[in-house]
Amino acid sequence: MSIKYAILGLLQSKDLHGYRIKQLLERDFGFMWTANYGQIYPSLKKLQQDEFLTMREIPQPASPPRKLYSITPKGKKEFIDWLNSSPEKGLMLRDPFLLRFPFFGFGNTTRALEIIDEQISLYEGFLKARQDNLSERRRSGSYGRLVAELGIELNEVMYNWLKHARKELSESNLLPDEDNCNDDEL
Amino acid sequence: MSIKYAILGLLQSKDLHGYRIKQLLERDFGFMWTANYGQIYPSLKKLQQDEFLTMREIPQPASPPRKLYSITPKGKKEFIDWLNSSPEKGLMLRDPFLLRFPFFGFGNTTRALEIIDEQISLYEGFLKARQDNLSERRRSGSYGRLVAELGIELNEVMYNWLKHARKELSESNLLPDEDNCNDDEL
DNA sequence: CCTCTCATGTAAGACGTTACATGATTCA
DNA sequence: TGAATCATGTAACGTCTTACATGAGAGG
Repeated sequence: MSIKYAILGLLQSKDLHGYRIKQLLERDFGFMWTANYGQIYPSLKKLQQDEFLTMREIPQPASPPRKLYSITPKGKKEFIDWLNSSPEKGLMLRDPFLLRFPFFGFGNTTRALEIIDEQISLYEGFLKARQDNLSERRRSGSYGRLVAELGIELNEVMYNWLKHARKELSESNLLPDEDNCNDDEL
Repeated sequence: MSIKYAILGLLQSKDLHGYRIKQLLERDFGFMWTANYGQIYPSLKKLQQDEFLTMREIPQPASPPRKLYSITPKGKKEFIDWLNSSPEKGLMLRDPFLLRFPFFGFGNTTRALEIIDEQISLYEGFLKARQDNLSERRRSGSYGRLVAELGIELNEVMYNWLKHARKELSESNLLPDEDNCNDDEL
């Protein structure tokens, strides 16, 4: 469970409701984490049951009442303990496109180029969104901002690599493989 | 399901058994995917039931017989259809450390520096392993190699960023936040 | 009129991880 | 003696995604 600590972390500085938590997670962790209501609402309920959070309802004119959650001392302790623990090994870059790319030699090059082009404009969009997001941040010396900067750098590397890969492919530097998977004998 | 297509892809060029599939997945997709037996063996069984694969047993002197899987024409079709389809939006960089970093302002700086140092040597190790892996690859014009190169570049960016983040922290350019999470009002 | 945003949630299923169980061989 | 490698798997548990359901108000 890690959404648990993301929630506790966000609640350190401010009381929040589920909908808002999702927005913040998307803004601040969006390039590494996706949050959906199917996780957030049950997590909040569970966190409340475990007495890490308390909840109060704020009536709203045109929507269901907001459920504002506050972190308890017990919750703060849980969070700080986690913060001081060693993170698990980690790093996992999951991009369905990258899973596919190594196999492009088995398919047709024209289609592969199309897919790469889709990907290039996707990442172009991501990059723009991230740069906008960064320029909106006020505090320059914050931890969150540093992570956002990393996100942009990683995005740029991906983008440049895509362009490079496209070039290699269109110049036929990549062999259509009927057996390109370098296997040392078993 | 994506392990499904990774398996079908590997079986394009060669018949393989589960254990070997895990090795190859780790070598070629390790930085984006982790495969474990709990997924691989059931997947192979299911793929066989769906007639995408056939299996034959090869007796082994000192271990259970290998179950060698071959892709069927039906499996090839399934794979090529997937290859030509558009990949889902994607990109997700999951690193438990990065989830934690934005919150370091709530904890203690000394401990944060320790954790960053652990992370630096982790990534140092990853980088070395990847470079070794790359230099062992024969074919230079292959798709897989390009992806491996991307992996190294991304690793380097992470590594340099960690060093930079460490420096910022140790020079106290990062404020200990009691309220650093930039929230526009809700 | 239709779609978007705000705001709550649930249920089913897909996917992934961890720990266990077996057992011979090789290497330190 | 102990650990690693080869080789198979299962069961339980956790996590995550997808689709659904509700309903008011704002803006094109």
